[in-house]
Amino acid sequence: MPVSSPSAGPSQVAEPRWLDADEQKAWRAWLYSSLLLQDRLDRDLTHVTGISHAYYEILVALSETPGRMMRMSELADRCLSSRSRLSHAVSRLEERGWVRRQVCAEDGRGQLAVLTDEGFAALEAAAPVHVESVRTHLFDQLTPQQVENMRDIGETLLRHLDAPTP
Amino acid sequence: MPVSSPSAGPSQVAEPRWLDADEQKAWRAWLYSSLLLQDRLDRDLTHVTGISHAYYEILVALSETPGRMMRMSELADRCLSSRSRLSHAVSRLEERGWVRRQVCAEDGRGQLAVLTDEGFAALEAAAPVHVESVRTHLFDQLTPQQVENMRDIGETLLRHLDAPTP
DNA sequence: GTAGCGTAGTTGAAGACTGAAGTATTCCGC
DNA sequence: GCGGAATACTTCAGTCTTCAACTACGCTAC
Repeated sequence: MPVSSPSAGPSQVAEPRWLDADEQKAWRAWLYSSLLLQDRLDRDLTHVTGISHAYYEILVALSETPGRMMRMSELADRCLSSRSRLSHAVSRLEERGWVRRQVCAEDGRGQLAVLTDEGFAALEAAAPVHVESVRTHLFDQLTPQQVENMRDIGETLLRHLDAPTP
Repeated sequence: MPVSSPSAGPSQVAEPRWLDADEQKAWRAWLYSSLLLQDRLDRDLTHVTGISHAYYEILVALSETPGRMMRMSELADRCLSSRSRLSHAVSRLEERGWVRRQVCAEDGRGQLAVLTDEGFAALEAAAPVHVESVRTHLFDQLTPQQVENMRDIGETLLRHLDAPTP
């Protein structure tokens, strides 16, 4: 990982701020649990419904919007996705008949991704599976205090990470 | 996301245990911060050193072992990687001259991945970059109490996730 | 010793992600 | 109203990941 020095030797520029043993424990616990949880949730969902978590997020985002449609860029931001990635994903969802593209009336450059009725139905079928998975692997494991702490940490990190870096 | 019901309608099987508003906030904060942090750390590292976080983990794992070598399966487990994924990755690292494969003496079926001196040097160069990134985006943002909570939550989840599911 | 089975690891094809380059449209100043 | 810059999105080529074969070796029992 990030980690302690691979050797004990001094380093080239300013001496790196290596992690001490406790920091490493904390960092690895966080990293591994994140990776394993994401993986587990994605596999649960994909295995049962055939919808990956990435696709699921797109469907959810669209479903929550008035008219069940959204500009491609806005949707990409909402799903923490690059434009390119979203464009590919929406093409796949179009092939499944769950989303269709529509030129944006106000801006001829823009496209709207629109959730179809089939897409909405697929989402309705998948949602209970996913929520159960999140309950089982996350909320059922944590005390209310831990959930509150998790939110606090998450929001703290988000305030930092969302801000564009200079 | 996982989430509240896409419609308000009742559901097919046992009524799903939907997340309430606070739970959703907590869940999304956790998920988004995880994704953004991983993404940021990976980009920082890849951009500066040309080593992705996945490859970095492999090099670190090997470097921490006596003889700087490890069985493929053990390495895969350690890196939360599938056998296949690790096998491909090690092939790429071999092309870079950072790792080499060696048949395992005790078990003719097995292979050892061995970190070369060039690989170790690459890791030594990358480590300060990565640790600085982890400091900046994670530890510098959190209070000692939050770090402790993060570790507590991570370890709690790991105890659940590491256990094989029946 | 060899059949049958399990384990270790690799491979190949298909899908997904990335960054850079490409196309189309709008915005802006003159 | 027109040239140039900016914006919105897509496409391309390359890399990574996954899943399902597949190869090769070891173990056990006959």
